Amino acid sequence: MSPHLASDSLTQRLADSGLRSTPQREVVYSVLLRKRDHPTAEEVFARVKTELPTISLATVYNCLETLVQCELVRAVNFERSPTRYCPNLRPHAHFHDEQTGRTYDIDLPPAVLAEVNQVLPAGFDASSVEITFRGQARATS
Amino acid sequence: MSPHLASDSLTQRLADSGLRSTPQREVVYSVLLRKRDHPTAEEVFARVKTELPTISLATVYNCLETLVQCELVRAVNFERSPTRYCPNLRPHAHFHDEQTGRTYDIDLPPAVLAEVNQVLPAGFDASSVEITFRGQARATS
DNA sequence: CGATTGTTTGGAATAGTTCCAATTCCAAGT
DNA sequence: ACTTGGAATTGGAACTATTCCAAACAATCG
Ligand SMILES: [Mn+2]
Ligand SMILES: [Mn+2]
Ligand SMILES: [Zn+2]
Ligand SMILES: [Zn+2]
Repeated sequence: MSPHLASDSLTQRLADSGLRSTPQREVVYSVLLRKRDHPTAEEVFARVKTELPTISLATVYNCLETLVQCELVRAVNFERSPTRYCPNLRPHAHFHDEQTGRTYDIDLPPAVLAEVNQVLPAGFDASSVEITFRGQARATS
Repeated sequence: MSPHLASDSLTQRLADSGLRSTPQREVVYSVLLRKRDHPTAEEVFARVKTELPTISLATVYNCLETLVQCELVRAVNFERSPTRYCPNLRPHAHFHDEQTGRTYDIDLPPAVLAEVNQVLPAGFDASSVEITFRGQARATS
């Protein structure tokens, strides 16, 4: 029988880091993949509880941190509001709609990324860039 | 006699917002202008205390918020670490050195800013963009 | 002046997250 | 199968940055 891909790549990534695949980790990850709306830890907690009613918030935080460290999930911060979690691994920026609070992924073409890195003077060696827009989005998707 | 410019523009800006110029606000602002190393509220508090030994941390937070609202100062967030404050009003990105924790201003040419805004699909109306680099900086300044 | 409104202050409260010690789970090794 | 050592989970306490609050203080106005 062929299990679905996501859970396999999860098991693989965890193994690569010497970590175990657990029901908690699997459900936390699947919840992120299922609804890609950049939920907070509390929101993930609420969603996971429908499948694992006894999971604790501490475990959700643990799992999310693990997923971030395995580079399966990105932690996204807006100002000082609660951290949000994003399973989109392509290079992308975030657009935060100030009215609705919704967060949108904005694909970043390599050319733009290269251009942005050009602004760094000699001596600055960037390992990552983060681009965040704030404004108003007309409801499309 | 001609007072120095900074405190004047501060008084002006505050007045524009219907706010008063106070010793606390002036010293908080002057401390930010004097050492532009993106201090946290606690660091500002420590610096201001040498001039106003009885100022409270709550007041520092109040003053900083006021300055941000008057658009004389930018609040800078890096992940979930304490908010830092920056009196540089030109469009610029931030470079966070992961080793030293230091934050550098990186000037953003209008052309790059325009290019970055190009990535937004129709329907996304951005009021601001924030660009943050993380990496290692060779000590220059 | 007295009244009004804005500002500061210290301390309490809040929120998001992390820490901790106790339990539970699991994978080998016997 | 049974032990056992490490990994993972759990509930609750602790922590930290920030905000809230009510009282004191200060400036401005009539
Ligand atoms: Mn918002
Ligand atoms: Mn750092
Ligand atoms: Zn995203
Ligand atoms: Zn800056």
